[in-house]
Amino acid sequence: MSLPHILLGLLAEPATGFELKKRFDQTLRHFWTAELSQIYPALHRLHSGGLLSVRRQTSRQGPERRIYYRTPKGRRALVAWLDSPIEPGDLRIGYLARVFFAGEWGNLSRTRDAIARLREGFDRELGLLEPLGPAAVQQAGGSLRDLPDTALHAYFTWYKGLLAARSNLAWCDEFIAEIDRRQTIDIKE
Amino acid sequence: MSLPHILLGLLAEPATGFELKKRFDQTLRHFWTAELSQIYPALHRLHSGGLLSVRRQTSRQGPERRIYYRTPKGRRALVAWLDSPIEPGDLRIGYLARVFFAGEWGNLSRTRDAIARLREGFDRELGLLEPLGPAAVQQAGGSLRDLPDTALHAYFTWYKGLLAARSNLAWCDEFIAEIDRRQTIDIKE
DNA sequence: TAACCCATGTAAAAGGTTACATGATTTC
DNA sequence: GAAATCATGTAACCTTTTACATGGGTTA
Repeated sequence: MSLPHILLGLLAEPATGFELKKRFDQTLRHFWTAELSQIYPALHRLHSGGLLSVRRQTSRQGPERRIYYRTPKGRRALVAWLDSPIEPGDLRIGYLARVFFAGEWGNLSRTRDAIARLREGFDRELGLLEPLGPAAVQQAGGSLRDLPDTALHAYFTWYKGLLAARSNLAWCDEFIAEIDRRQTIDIKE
Repeated sequence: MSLPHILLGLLAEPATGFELKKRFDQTLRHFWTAELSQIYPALHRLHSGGLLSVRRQTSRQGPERRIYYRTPKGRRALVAWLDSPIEPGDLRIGYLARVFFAGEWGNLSRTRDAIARLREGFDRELGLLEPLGPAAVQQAGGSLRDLPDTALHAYFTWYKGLLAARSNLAWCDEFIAEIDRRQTIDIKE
């Protein structure tokens, strides 16, 4: 049950559901996503449980905005979540499931194309992620040491994504190199 | 909709639901998991769709075993899945969500403990994963080049997990080192 | 004799995606 | 005038987890 807690975390700064969605897409995308259709009901539940309060505001554009504020009870729930034991947890990585069975193609050049395509995706992800960390560090003073302790957590979360993205690309490159080596040998023989 | 396709993939070798569960836990655990309560109904659906056939076998132990075989139609469905475009896909990484908000603790030593605990988990995962790749290579002849093309896919899937596990550990170490650096400075000042 | 492995399932609940519904304002 | 952005939500569906139900055989 992470989504409600993530919302409580994000609401250190009050926000509307719509704004929270943007924070998912911009900042958390490399480790969590959520749709508006999931966020709105979750906010309602947190509100009716007393973990959030709301202030309504008319907006120039579309319906009334609902700005959510974390209550003291909400903050306590967040900290209780942080206090519970942390574990690596299970992953579901769809592309690896497919690579695992790609031998069924019976043809390495098919695999090569798939990995090359995957690499493009990883490269796009790296492109989106890469500037975020340095931007935060620059704002703090230019060096990792200048980051306040609170921001250090966001920084290392970002850095995890960066290491993953680099590792993804390196893996694609090694895989493609091995396929090319095999295919070159095939042609020679 | 990956689970049914993964089952079709695993059923290159006929198996019971119970055996398939073991394959998830032993071989696929670093990129996919499934519970028996999900596997059994999925097998029923694949069977009634004609993608699998069944042979019943009495077992010494407990109820009748149901051995599932992939039909030609099942194999076609698997290949169609492989043919569809591959993408990185979204991840949900619960521990990163928590690290992201761990600044709320207001205390780096709490974070240090959490990361140290996480590191233990990553280390256990590495321990489980590490021997699998070399075992497969050894069986094939001792070198990556000896692996048949089909086994290469499983090998690189394993290798992806290995890179991830190593990267996880390196990240924990860097994070802990930075916390220690900050805490040493705090004491000095 | 207790714990564990074999072996099958169903049911309820939780978590998440996709589609639908509405409609104003701003930017190209 | 079309597309994007702001802004809220509901409904149906799919996926996954947790709990329940059953029961024989093997190992310490």
